[in-house]
Amino acid sequence: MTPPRLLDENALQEREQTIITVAITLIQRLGIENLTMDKVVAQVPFSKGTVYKHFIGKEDLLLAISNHAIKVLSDLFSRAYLFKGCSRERMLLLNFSYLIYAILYPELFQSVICAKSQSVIGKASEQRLNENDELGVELLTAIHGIVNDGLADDSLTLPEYMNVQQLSFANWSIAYGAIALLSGEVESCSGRTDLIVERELFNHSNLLFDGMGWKPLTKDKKHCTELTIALQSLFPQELALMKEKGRQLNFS
Amino acid sequence: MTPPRLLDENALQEREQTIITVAITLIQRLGIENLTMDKVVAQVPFSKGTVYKHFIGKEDLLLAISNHAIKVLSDLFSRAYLFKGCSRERMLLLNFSYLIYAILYPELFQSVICAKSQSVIGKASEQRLNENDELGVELLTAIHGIVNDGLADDSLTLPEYMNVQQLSFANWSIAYGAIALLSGEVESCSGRTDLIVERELFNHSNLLFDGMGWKPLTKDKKHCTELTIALQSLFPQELALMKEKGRQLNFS
DNA sequence: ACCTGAACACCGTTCAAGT
DNA sequence: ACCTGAACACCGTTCAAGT
Repeated sequence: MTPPRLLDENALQEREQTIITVAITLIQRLGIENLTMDKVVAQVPFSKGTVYKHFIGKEDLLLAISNHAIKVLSDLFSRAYLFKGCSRERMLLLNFSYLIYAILYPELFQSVICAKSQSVIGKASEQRLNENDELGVELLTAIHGIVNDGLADDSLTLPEYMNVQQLSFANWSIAYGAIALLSGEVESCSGRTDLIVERELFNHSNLLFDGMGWKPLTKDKKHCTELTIALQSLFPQELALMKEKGRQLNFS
Repeated sequence: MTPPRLLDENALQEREQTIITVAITLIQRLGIENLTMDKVVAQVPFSKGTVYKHFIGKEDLLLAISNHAIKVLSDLFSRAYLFKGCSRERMLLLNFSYLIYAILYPELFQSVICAKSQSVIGKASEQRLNENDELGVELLTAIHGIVNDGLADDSLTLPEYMNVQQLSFANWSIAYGAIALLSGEVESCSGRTDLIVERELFNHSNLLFDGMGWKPLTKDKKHCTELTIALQSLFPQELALMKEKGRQLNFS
């Protein structure tokens, strides 16, 4: 029934993965704005025409990288979701899994943001866009799930005029704000800032949760040492990798 | 003492402004990623070489646009700062002035974000970077000032482990998160989202302020109609412009 | 059927030649 | 002193020619 295929599906997928991996490495080394189809082709054991058989253009490749990035983040999110603890702590862990991802893979974090721009979406293939939608939903369900657990055990109550989706988005949004504004920061270039991303993410999360009345409130319980221990148990490899890069999460 | 100048300073400044204005119009029409020095030169009554006398490169032009954008935002911020009202309401107004700016001038909002990237900063002129720093400080002092007013009249108390700078940043960060994630949204393309940026900005702000214990708390006072009236008095022209574009702020 | 890379249009930047 | 625009290196994309 299927049309004749002279090239097997597996080899094709492998080739595609090679291109994506090479492109990510180039972004790491040169920055996303210096990613070039020429450079990708030069690093890959096949020709320009072949690369363009996999990706209809540069933007399509970018969205493929973004999709790969979301899968990586999704794995971290699901670990936070599955953690045995109270719902508020799990949401805090989820926010920190987002931070770990942004610090460990800045090129992936940036690719996802970049791929959200109209100019990328407008030039990517239908199929890649669909995959992007599905992966986005996957991310949100982890957040959604934790909120629902909080509602179920009464540690959290819906504020007036807000539904589960809005509450979930509020969490995503404040984490995104702090991480996007601070995680790329280079050592306070002009002495300009004493803001440390992990500390501010911790503060913003707790202020928001307190504002929601998500128990236990900060005044009733310090979540700080608990967080350090939980992070170590959930993300041992990731934290070790960060240590190698000379970057440790520091709450003080 | 000053070196001889055959071209007067005024004419030079005017020429520079012309280039910036043309570039902004091009970004509006074509998107920032399609801005081209060739296109700018084509729309301007002088040659490529002359444009490059004003801007050492494309990135320098981009930072000049970003600086212009910050000045526009700064004006809106200072109006919110000067509003006669309680500190919490003024901060809410400041957040909404940020939203109005992002909706009314999406190309400026995007330019500022874009100009924060390492690749732009790395290629801009020293002078333009200094101006950027100064303008950034100007923005933060408005926020800072409102927080200080809140502390002064005891409607706000510093949370443990947070200083004024951190509290100010928390506000900036949550506003940025909501606006960056939602303000560019096109009419929920796949029925995917019921999130309306003005409503969520309102919610997130109130949750954060409540978490800080910034009085009057939401439970003691609805800030919604008050906000609509204050916005109308502070930003009449801007709201009229939005209406022309068919975009009205809608809390419901 | 599949792959290749020369060729084309367009981009950012420079600088010798003009006035 | 100031301006111009041809020229260069590099980019994304295509497609005739090969196997």
